[in-house]
Amino acid sequence: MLKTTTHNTMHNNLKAADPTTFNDIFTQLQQHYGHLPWWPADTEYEMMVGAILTQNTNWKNVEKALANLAGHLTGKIAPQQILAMPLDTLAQLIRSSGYYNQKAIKLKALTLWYQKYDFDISQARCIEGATLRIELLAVNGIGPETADSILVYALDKPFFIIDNYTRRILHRIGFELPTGYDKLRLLLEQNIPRNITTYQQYHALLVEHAKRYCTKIPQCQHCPLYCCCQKNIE
DNA sequence: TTCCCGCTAA
DNA sequence: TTAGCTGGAA
Repeated sequence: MLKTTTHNTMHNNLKAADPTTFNDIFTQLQQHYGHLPWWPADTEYEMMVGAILTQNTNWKNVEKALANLAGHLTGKIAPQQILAMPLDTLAQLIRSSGYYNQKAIKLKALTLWYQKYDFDISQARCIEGATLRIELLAVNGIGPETADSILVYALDKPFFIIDNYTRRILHRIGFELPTGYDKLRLLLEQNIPRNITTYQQYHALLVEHAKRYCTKIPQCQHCPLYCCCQKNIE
């Protein structure tokens, strides 16, 4: 006879994080979506620019902004040109990404940080991940999610990216999630093998899944995680 | 009207 | 803890 502990009842049968479950989720998503070509960008610098532009913004609008920038700069988006450009001009070019005045300032700040490494990604990659993370967080306009995105997709440093999608999916599946960005990040990093390829792909899968099935109003019918999910919907 | 791969300032 | 930042698509 199974006994339900009062502890379980009080916490609505929430799951504890464990490596096997996270591995299962990864496998299921991987089988469904296959390998995803993330992050979409021609250069590491463009990746970082995209990370700023997509803050609380639909990626489609970011693509337009990136295309505008590339057009104005006749080709590839170079950090030197971003620094040289007047703030207003930059702001107008990225208008479609929203918060354009703020983001223009943020792009300048990001680029000034990058200049420290001569705009050379291989130089930046020589620095330890934890150090780079502190540096990025000190840049105006770069918070934890943007920092970790840059670390994972441009600098090849393994930090688990936490975004709304990650929280939404894991919450619905039924995990007890700590409040606070770093608490959840550390929890996942302790339960998922810390290698860069896995972290790149895992985050990509979560985002894709949140857009296809685990949307604001979830489409559970043909969800690849249907069986292991408690459908813990508000 | 709501929702987008958030962050800062206060 | 939350107002403010902002355009574009659904």
